[in-house]
Formats: sequence, C-alpha cells, structure tokens
Amino acid sequence: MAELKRIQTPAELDDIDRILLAQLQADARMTNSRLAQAAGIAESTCVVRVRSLVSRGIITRFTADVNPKALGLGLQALISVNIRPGARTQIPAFREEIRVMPRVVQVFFLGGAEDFIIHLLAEDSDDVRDFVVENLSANPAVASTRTSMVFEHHYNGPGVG
Amino acid sequence: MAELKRIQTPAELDDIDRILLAQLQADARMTNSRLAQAAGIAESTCVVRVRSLVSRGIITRFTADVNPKALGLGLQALISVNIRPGARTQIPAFREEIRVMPRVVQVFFLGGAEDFIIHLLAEDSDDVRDFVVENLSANPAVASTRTSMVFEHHYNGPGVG
DNA sequence: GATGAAAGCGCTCGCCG
DNA sequence: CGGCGAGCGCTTTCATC
Repeated sequence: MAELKRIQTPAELDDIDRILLAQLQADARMTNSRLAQAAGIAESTCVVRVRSLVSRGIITRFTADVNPKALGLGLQALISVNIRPGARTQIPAFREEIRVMPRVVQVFFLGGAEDFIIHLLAEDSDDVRDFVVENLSANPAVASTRTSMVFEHHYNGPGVG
Repeated sequence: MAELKRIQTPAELDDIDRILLAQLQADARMTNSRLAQAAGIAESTCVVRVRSLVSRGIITRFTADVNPKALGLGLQALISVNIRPGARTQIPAFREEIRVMPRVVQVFFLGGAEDFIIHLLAEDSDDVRDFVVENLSANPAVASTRTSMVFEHHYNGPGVG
C-alpha cells in the first residue's frame, strides 16, 4: 500500500540542513559566509540551501525575540478558557478573534478539560483583569475562565536534534 | 520617596526603536541598509541602535522559527504538573532539569492550581506517554500530571505596538 | 546621538568541473 | 554539489557636527 501524502510534508533533512537550522536558530543574523563555514559547504551552496529550507516551509520565519519587560510588560498570565457546550460552533471565529488581540503572545487550542489557553502579557494585574472581563467574560460563548500568574517562562523553540 | 531600582529596566524606547523592533521581528535577516531605510535613519546610526537594543537586553536573540512538523514532530501536548507539598524545595533544581529536556519547547512556572506547564513536541502519542512516565512520573517530587493534546498553536511573540 | 564618506568585506550569480 | 571570479551591495569605522 502506498504511503498517504500529507499536507505538511514530514520533511527530509540531511546533516547539513540540521547544522544550518541549529546555527540559524542560535543566530538568525549570522552572515552567509560564516554559516557556510559552520556547515562545511561553499557559500553559494549555502544560500541555495537556506532558501530551500524557507521555501519548503521548514523555516517559517526569521525573528527577533523581544524581552517583554523591556516593553513595560512585566506580568504574564495563562488563561484557561472553556466554551459553552451550545456555542462550540463559534470556536473557529472566536479563536481568530483572540489570536490577533494585543498582548496575546500565544494561543493553544486543546482537547481535554480546557478548550484553550491564552498566554498574555500585561503591565499589571488590572491589565489582566481588563483583558479577561472585556475580551472573554463579555463573550456569550465563554462558559468560564481561569487565570494563573506566570512566575517564569522559558522558550526554547523546537530543538533540531 | 525615590523610585526603586529594578533589575530589569522598564526600558526607554523611542519611535525609531519601535520601528526597528517591528521590522526585525518580522524579518531578522533583513539587511542593515533596508532596516535603516525603513526607520528613516542613516545606516551607520542603524547599526549602533540595533547593537544598543541587543546590549540593553531588549532584543534577547535573533532566531529562526522552525516548523516542528518538518522535523517529524507532528504532535504537541501541554502537560500540567503538580509538585508534592513536601518537595517544593526541589522545584528550582527540577525546573532546570525540565527546561533542557529534548522536545520541551517551553515551560511555564505558575502560581495557582498547577505548579508548571510543559509544552512538548512529539512524534506520536507513545512519545508523549514515554516523556510523562520517564521524566515526570518517575520523579518523586511530582505529585500529579495532566496531559492535554494541542490541536493548534499560534505564536505571535510580544507585539511591539 | 546622528551623519556621510570611504575602505573593506560579504553577498550573489552564472558558469564550469 | 562545490569552486571560482566579477560585480555589486552591504557594513563598519571615524571624523565631524
């Protein structure tokens, strides 16, 4: 029986691809020449391979990690949300709404006790409460929320290993 | 009464800093010259300002976002962990341990019903179970865990706005 | 702190082994 | 895929304001 085609390719990465990914994860602004050197390939080859990683959707973007505290957002919260059983059809619309709300760093859509979890940045606790009241509790589709304060957050990113 | 000094500075960002942050968040591999152009400043100034953003800890790193599916990690889980009341002193050691475990994308340390939440990448559900059994349940400090499957995950990053 | 000019270096591209 | 070379664009430093 033939293998099913997946929408998102499982991806074929050789050792050099893995080196490139690891290097670029550690420093996305590394020059192409140093990258090539680290991978042990020619610069011309390196350009092609990096472009290939991007076009194959393996690298989704190059980004700068910004310290939230530097933006005056010293508080973080995790907010669990449950949707009313009768309002489950509204989940797709709701999730798009939430995703683009300011200070929403990330959103998890879950199977399990909670329907989703929102990771929020805030200046202070009033800020968190305002978010919950205005953006969540006010929505008739929302059955309940539960807010936990985040004392510490570590983001590693997907390890290439 | 004088303001208390904070370890992490609340940061002073002008409009140009905000443009640089937004641009670099969107594309960390953007050239300095185009960055300068976008911000309306001289290239030489731009280099200095970007370096300053990094040295002030406002930009913590430049990184490449890698698609987990491309690495063959098509499954994601969120694992809530509670520590035994008697083992709370071991939390600092435990959290370091967890943070560097393979496939742990991020860890939240919480105040509230759960002690922390682990965001895990996995190949399949066996993989998730193995992680929980070997790395969590086996640890005497762990009182209980609860695993939720992640159907969808959106990461925005801290918005500069 | 910002600027422009100039020197040096890095990047890209096509072509060929 | 790697190497080479030409051409161009980019980065960095420094004197200057």
